[in-house]
Amino acid sequence: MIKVLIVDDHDLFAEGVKSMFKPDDGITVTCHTTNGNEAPSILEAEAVDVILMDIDMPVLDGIATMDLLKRKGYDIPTLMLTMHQSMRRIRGALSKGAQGYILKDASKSELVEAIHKVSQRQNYFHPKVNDMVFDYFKGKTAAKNSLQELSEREIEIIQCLSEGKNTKAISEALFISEHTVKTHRRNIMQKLNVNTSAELVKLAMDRELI
Amino acid sequence: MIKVLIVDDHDLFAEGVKSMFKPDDGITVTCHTTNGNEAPSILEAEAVDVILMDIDMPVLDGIATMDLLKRKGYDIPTLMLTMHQSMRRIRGALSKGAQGYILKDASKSELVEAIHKVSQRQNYFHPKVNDMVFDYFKGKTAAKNSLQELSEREIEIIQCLSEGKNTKAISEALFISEHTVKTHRRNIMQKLNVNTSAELVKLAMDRELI
DNA sequence: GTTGTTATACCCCGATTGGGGTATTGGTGA
DNA sequence: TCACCAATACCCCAATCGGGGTATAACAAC
Repeated sequence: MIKVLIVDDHDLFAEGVKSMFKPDDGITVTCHTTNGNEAPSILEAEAVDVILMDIDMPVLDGIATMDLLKRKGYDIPTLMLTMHQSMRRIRGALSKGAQGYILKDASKSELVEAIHKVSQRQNYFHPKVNDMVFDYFKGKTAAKNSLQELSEREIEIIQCLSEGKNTKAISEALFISEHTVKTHRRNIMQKLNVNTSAELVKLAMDRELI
Repeated sequence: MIKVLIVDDHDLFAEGVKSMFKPDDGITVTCHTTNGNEAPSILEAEAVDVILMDIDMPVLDGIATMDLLKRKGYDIPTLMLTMHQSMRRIRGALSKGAQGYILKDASKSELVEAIHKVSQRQNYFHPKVNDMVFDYFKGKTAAKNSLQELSEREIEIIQCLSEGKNTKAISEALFISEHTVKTHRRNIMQKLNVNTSAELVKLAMDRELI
């Protein structure tokens, strides 16, 4: 029986998934928490084979939680769970050592398969995610020309823009000159092929960058 | 036993909730669909006491689905389910006759209570939602000064802005003069207390306006 | 060791925005 | 009926933005 810890801020979802597994599935949810910060103390107390981790959480998100667990020395196969298909998030999750990636609109059988694979330290990607990764390596696809290629600095710029800051305010917030801000903004808009800051913010939010 | 139809595009969530209910709860999920369009044909075949309806769905959203069912002559108590707390959505749901409103981060016991109440045609609001509605009637609160007071036209303007259109492009898209577009944009920014179009788009997306 | 990327910084300039004011129309509701 | 509001439209104008070009230092990658 594979023992699973669920980390998901949506209580209903966690409880639902918990009661979804039948003995036949070979999976049992032994514990769940709505807050990534609590994960370490749970792992201290409980034996866990697989972590089912939601990416989209308010306080500490899934990727940051993985990071935290790694730093604390835990090495438990982790299946990332998300509503959105974001190449950036996928990359983030994989770079932290996630074993798999599944979407919330997957079916129960897909989830069961995923947990089994991950528990054996095999990778699992949901078919839709698979397609994206495939496309990504194929070159300039919709996934490619999105966002994964933005630098951290550039994302900071977008965040400032979304907060209503103008060039001057951004330069003061980031301690750089207005010229630099302009250059960054221009580079970003070129990369993402947008024409206004407003459109830029929408695109970034769609892709969950901010 | 209260027979429930779940309409939710997230298969896992629906399956989870389905298996969550124990005989003691007095609730049974008899059917579920991931697409609002299929709801009418299900209701033809199945006796349903309560509909648990996700608001955020891709093709036909929860509110549009309620509308569809109403036009087809169905009058089944409906509990709206959502991840976000949006005053606008709450108003939309209520105006279509929803009996209740619950968030996905509610607990199982809250959901059970909600379904029971709704099945008896009593209203149920999740405590967080309750607070918002209360605040709303109290006057100028955070909920108040958000968005529900934007006109449809103003929302169209925001949508155009988020697509990267400038004043001229918007005026052409909506068949109005550039002056009018400017006036609208200014009014919106005043209402929402933002300074740039970029910030405006972020705010609108946060509140699920676009 | 050369190429590529990132962050930094500066120049010019025309188009657009954002902020201020005002006004007419048509519809909704009191 | 009268008041209110949404949608429409116009005026002025300073500040900002978006688009173009160029460059250098630091660091990674190949």
